[in-house]
Amino acid sequence: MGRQTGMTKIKNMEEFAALSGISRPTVSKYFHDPDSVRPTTRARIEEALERFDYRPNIYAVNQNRKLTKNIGIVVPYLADPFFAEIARYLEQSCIAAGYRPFLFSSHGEQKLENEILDGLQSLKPAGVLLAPLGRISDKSAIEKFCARVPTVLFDSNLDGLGAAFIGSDNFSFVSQTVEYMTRTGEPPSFFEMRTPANPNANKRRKAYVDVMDRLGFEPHVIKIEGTGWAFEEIGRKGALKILGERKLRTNSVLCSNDRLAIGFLAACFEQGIRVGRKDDCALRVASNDDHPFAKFTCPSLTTAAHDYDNVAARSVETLFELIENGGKFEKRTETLFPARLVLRESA
Amino acid sequence: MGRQTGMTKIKNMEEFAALSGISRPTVSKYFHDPDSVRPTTRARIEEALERFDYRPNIYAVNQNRKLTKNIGIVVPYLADPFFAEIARYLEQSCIAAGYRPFLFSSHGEQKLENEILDGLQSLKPAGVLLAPLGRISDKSAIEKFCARVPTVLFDSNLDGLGAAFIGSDNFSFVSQTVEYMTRTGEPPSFFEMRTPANPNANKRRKAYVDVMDRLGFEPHVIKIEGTGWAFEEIGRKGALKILGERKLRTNSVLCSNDRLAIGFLAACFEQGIRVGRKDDCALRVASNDDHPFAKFTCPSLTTAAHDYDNVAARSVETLFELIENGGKFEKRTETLFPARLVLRESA
DNA sequence: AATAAAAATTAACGCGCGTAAAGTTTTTAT
DNA sequence: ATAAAAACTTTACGCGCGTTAATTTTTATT
Repeated sequence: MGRQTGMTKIKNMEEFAALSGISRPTVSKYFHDPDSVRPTTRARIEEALERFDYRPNIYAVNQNRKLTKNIGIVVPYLADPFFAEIARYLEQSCIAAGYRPFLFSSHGEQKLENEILDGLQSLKPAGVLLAPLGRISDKSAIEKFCARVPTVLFDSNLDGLGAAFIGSDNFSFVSQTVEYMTRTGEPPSFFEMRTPANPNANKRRKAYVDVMDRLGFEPHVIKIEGTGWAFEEIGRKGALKILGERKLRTNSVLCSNDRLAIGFLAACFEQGIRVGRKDDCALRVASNDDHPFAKFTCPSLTTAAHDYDNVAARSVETLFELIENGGKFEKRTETLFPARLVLRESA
Repeated sequence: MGRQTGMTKIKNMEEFAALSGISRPTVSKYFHDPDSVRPTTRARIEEALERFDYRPNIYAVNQNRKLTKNIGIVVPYLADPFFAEIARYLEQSCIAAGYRPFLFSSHGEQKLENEILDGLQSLKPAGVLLAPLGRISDKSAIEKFCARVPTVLFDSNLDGLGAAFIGSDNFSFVSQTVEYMTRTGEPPSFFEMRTPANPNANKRRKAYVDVMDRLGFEPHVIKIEGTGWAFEEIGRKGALKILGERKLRTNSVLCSNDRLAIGFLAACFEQGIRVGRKDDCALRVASNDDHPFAKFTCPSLTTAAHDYDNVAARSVETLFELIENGGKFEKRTETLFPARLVLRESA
């Protein structure tokens, strides 16, 4: 006979307390913070825990605690591996800090984003990490939500919303890629969607124009049609169009983001246009984000990488500070992390 | 003055009932099933609902209901867009049926899978949709979990575990791709990981050998090294190795799954090997899954597509049946959906 | 209008746990 | 050894809602 785990089914804390020989209030205290009880009693409780496999009913717990240990994580589009990666990090950090993360994806739809925030309220989370959809977000809905729940925005900034924002410094992305391409060849054209879903896209375009001006080159922005979150296909179609019309003024293209670039490279391949920094190539393509698949495009994609780890780490840190601070900061802060240029074959 | 939403803050159902002029038990009944009360009272409640924006405390509700309206969705690896897509469908179906889905990713780690199942128990979900890690899953942990929570397995089958399994028919995948490649050129070699994480991989290899035998060709299985879930990189490294050693016996390769194929194509591109069905190509590569990015590889990937929609739809249907049936089926069923061949440029 | 059936009301208990107050025991410090 | 502090036990109430039983009101039927 090994251990008795699961053999005896314990109904509630009362029963477990009796079996462990400790009073219920003390057991309750233990579950709230194991270090708040005497080491000897802690040992006795944990011994009983080994034998009887009991865990407090979280519904009863959360009903009575003023603050739950729940944390909501909301991302705009989980089918994008970029967000899946960030979400993984955020989840782990929350768990490590003793919280219980709940992950949601808006799947690119405003209606869903609103519904998620609505549902999140009844979860009474201690805090929420929100990467909003961006342009199509319902600002007033998010504002109302933030007024009720301590919220830290990440990835996409929305003016004044949330207690803080953590993201990447779009200027750093674009300046590095533009400078690199200029230094090693022709200055790039900028390839983007006409109506980008994400505010980062606008900042990147502005940064591109700025940097080109500063370097004394004329900016050339190529805006392609398409809406939604199927960026690869939008990029591919857009690239086929401009390649067909020979609208490119230079042999260098900087894509607003990697998913567009993936489509762009697919289009080039279809058209038999060689992309890369070698002499026999007709075009150089760089991009921004360092998407998990950027290493496997053909050719592999030169891109400016997000500081994933720092953005994620700082986001949870900030949220925990916010929670400890009672859900309010004196003033809203914005933290931006610079990019890291990743040189591969495409430029 | 528009509506008063949010102006008055209601503490509990007692208070809301008073304000709406209906007794609390009736209001409670309404929230359990709006059709269970008289249309006139329903109207009065919903009228009050518009004015006061009250919603029952889910913790108090779940504590007292024998069955919650929660549903757990667990996938092995959310950074794989394939699972993100399925998860989206599953989530939507659950919501449409009045349930509240909670999404979790095991991120390729057994420890995490176990922790998720552990945490899920205290959520007391009405049911769980589980796509297990596969080979590295802790079978006994999953078995224990299934004994306590109504669970439907999908994507990866584990012998006898869960009340039912819904997945794809691996034989259908491989037979279609092999037959197509054979019909239009040389019979393919089979490219896979030596120790695949997923049981589907084993079934695909067996199917390959079967089909080749049946067609009168000698099977040729190429097993590459590598562990974990970074399939693209594993595929790339493996491809570089066999291409370097010229181990290919034919000009046709069938990859076990699309993520390996993405790596394979990247390796071919690096080596300057032209892939495709055209005359000037040295190699044809096909695969299985129809990964969301398969359309954007260079060249685009010929592959056998999962019947996403049916697998997802049947999974939730089955889970709802299971829940209505009290959490037990007389016998475990396995439902397999056939693949659909998607012809693109790579083969 | 009388009567049966359906629906709502009132009253009350229970769920499992947080938490506070008052008293008791154990530990630590002097 | 003794006092003070810390930790524990007992007792008791409250959280917001599900649920049941007995009663009253409303609706449908004849």
